[in-house]
Order: sequence, then structure tokens, then C-alpha cells
Amino acid sequence: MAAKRSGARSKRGINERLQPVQEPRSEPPLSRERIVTTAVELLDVQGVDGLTMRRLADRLGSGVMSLYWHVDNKEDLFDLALDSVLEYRGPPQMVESRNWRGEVVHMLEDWRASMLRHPWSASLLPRRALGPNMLSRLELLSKTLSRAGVADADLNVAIWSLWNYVMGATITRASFDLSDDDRSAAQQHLTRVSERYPTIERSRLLLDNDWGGTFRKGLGFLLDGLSPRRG
Amino acid sequence: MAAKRSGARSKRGINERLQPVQEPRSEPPLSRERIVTTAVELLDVQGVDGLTMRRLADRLGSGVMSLYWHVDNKEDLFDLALDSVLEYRGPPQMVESRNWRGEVVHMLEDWRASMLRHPWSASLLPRRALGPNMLSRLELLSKTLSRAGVADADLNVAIWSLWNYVMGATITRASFDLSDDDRSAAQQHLTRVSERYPTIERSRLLLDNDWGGTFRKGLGFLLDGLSPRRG
DNA sequence: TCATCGTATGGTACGTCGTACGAGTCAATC
DNA sequence: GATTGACTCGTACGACGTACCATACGATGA
Repeated sequence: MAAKRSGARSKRGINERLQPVQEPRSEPPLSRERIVTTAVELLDVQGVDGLTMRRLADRLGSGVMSLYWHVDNKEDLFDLALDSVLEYRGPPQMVESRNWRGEVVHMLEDWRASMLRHPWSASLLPRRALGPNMLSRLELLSKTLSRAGVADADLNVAIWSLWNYVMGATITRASFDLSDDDRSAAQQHLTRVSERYPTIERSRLLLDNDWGGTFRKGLGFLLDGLSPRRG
Repeated sequence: MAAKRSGARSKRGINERLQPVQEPRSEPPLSRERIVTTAVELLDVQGVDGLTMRRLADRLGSGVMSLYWHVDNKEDLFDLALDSVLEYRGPPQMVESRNWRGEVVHMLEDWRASMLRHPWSASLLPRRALGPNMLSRLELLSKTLSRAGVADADLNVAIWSLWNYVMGATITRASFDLSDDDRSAAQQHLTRVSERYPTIERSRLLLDNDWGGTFRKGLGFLLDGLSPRRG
């Protein structure tokens, strides 16, 4: 039922306060947090298809159906795992810097890095409702751009453009990562048919490996375009 | 086996030449093309999870395992369906226009439109090897940018930037489309927590519905940034 | 002290999936 | 008439998400 989840959450909080220090048992009890953490581990190691409720229960030393006390269903679990991976700790220094561009670049590179640390996360993000961590990131981004002088009327477009760029870049990068073994196969396949695509070949589009650098450079171009109009 | 597929392909070609005009039977025989076409229909109607080999066979009036004569496996089928949807017919007029920017915009909007016509396609594209139709599109895009004066050294970044932008925009748009019923639920959820995200709310980031306009405007900004440096 | 109740666990079972295997049909060839 | 290759498909297997239900246990109220 719907009551299940919230019930579990509130009960746990009370429990921990009532029995503060006790059993350091070998197998800690199930909890929403433990489930999510382990799910992320599993996703990192095995990929999206590698996460199954049975495997997850195995790893937790529990029965499969016990998971459903703490989690609505597998979709719900994906939402939780995804948001748990998107926390943002903020820019290195707290100063209200006048370097808005540096701040934006830092935020977006951190966002990208967070997703690449968990390659399953990028492709999951667009098709789910935005969790609190993602909303915070977007709010901070909006605020920075706004402070930088982007008009309210352009803010919408600016943010979506950056979102699109980061998501596209990261999803693509994460996907190419997965197919690592067929990398050489793809390369020689490409060289085989490359006379049909001479410009692609000349630009070394599919052979370049400097993903980070390309990301940064392209982001620079986009920010150039988004910058408050130069006289 | 590996021989299966290529064998099937060559055999069919020969067959059709040997018995040119004959049975307009009620149930046409299976063929790779018919399978792919029907798979696309199914995907359009039911989404990615809606495509199962059994449903596909049902719709084709065949046994499930017959499909595997023409198609290696479900992954293979996805590749074929995806590329079949990405054909490009070229710009409206054949002229070698000097309006490179208009050409690029046309190509990218057509690309986006093709994917949105089949909302399952966008999120599939980044994680698979590029098929011939996608490679053609990229080659044409490269050529146009190159003709427009983008240096070979920048071509790589330029194309990836556009790719990222289009993919991010389209994947996001297509995903929002799927969750149509919970649209209003999401909206009121957002309004409920929007005091925590005032800038997001002010920009109407998640409430705006003019996807096409936002796409076009943002693309304009990106092209501004990518344009061969102004004097 | 005992009954009740909410929290939590997990075994069994159902329906669905992709696809391996191998038996079958049928037309063309020798 | 036997053989061969292209093609079809029924059966079966192991894996999946999860509904349903029995169970256990600590806290509460009588």
C-alpha cells in the first residue's frame, strides 16, 4: 500500500531514537538507505540490466520480497538510486565570485563527472521526474546565470540548452564506455567504410578519445553564444 | 549461426528475381523488411517495453521463433528499427546555397523531428553503433560546416556539440511526452515545493511547453558560439 | 498475563520475457 | 526418388518483477 513506505520511514526514525546503542549484528537490518546504496553498487558493477531484485536481495542477505517493504517497486528504486548519485557539494570556495562563467563550468563539469562515475545514471535521468538533488543543481545554475545578467526571458532557453548539452554529452560518453571490447572492431569497421564518409574521417570524429577536452571546448562555445549580448 | 542472416538476405534477393510476379497471398511471407517495419509500428504504439518478440510475431501472423531466421536477436532488431527511422531526404532545394546556417538548422530540425515521430528512437541512438543513415547525416553535417568555414581542428568539437545538443533536447522531450497523464500531477507537485526553487519557478523552466521554440532558440545560441570567429 | 496490532521478513507461485533446440515443410536440384 | 537448403514453429528452460500470504517479534492496552 501507499502507507507502507511512509510508515516504514517514520517508524525507523522513531526506532533509532528509542534504542540508541545496541546490537552491532553481523547482518545489519534492511533499510531504505542500505537498499539504495547496495543498488548503486550493483548498478556500478553490472550496469542497468545487472540490477535485479533477486541479485540485490542476495547481496543484502535478505529475501527478495523483503525489499518491497522499503521500496514500492523497481521503478521507485531507480528513482532513489539516481537521485542519491546526483548530490552536489557546491563550488570549492564559498566566495560570491564575480567569475560566473567559471562557476557555471565547474557546476556542469561536476554534474557530468558525477554521472560518469555511475555510467548507468545519465541515460536514466531524462526519463524520470527530477529528484530533489537534481532540482537543487538546476536552481543553483539558474541563480548563477541570473546573477550573471541573463534576462529572465532567456533563462529558460539558457538552462535547457545547457541541460541538453550536458545530457547529450554524458549519455553518449557513458554509452561508448560500455562497448569497450568492440572499440577496435568499431574502429576498423569505420576505416573500412570511411571512404563513404570522408569528412567524418578527416575530422577524426569517431576516433578522438579526448572526451573531457571536447566537452569543455564545446561548452565554451555554447557559453559564448549564451553570454549576455556583447556591444 | 552467422551464416543464417546473410544467407537469408542473399537468398531472398535471388528468389524475388526468380519468381517475379506471383501469389498476392493474404499473408505475405516473412522478410527482414516486414519484420522491421512491424517492429517500428509496435514501438510507436507501445513504446520500448511494448516490443516483445511474441507480440511482434502475433502481429506478423507467424511463430515467434520464425523471426530468428531473419534477425539475430532482439538487439539486432533494435539496431535495424533505429536506423530505418533515421533516413534523411535532404534539404528542400538542391541549390548549393550560401546559407549554411539555414541548412544546418534544417538538418538538425529534421533529425529531431524524425526522432520525435518515433519517441523510442532518441534514447536508443546513443547506446548503439551508428548505422548507415546516421553516418550519412553526420557526414552531410560535417561537409556543410566545413564549407561554412569551420576549421578542421574545430570540426570535431562543433559536430559533437551539435550532436549533444540535439540528442539531449530530443531525449528529454521524448521522455516528457511519455509521462502525459502525470503531467498535471508533476505540475502541482512542483508548485508545492517551488518555494525551495524560486529561480526555477521564475523561469517557468518546467512549465513551458514550447519545446520547438526553445529548441530553435537554444540552437541559435549554440550556432552563434560555433560560428567562425567574428572580426 | 494474555490478546492485539503494527513493523518487518520471506517462501511460493504466476505470468511474462528472450531464445536454444530440434523437428517439421517445401521447392529446387541431382 | 533422394538430397539439400531455405524457412517455419512448438516446446521448453531459466530469469525476471511482484502479488499473495504465512510468519515472527516488540510494543501496547486489557
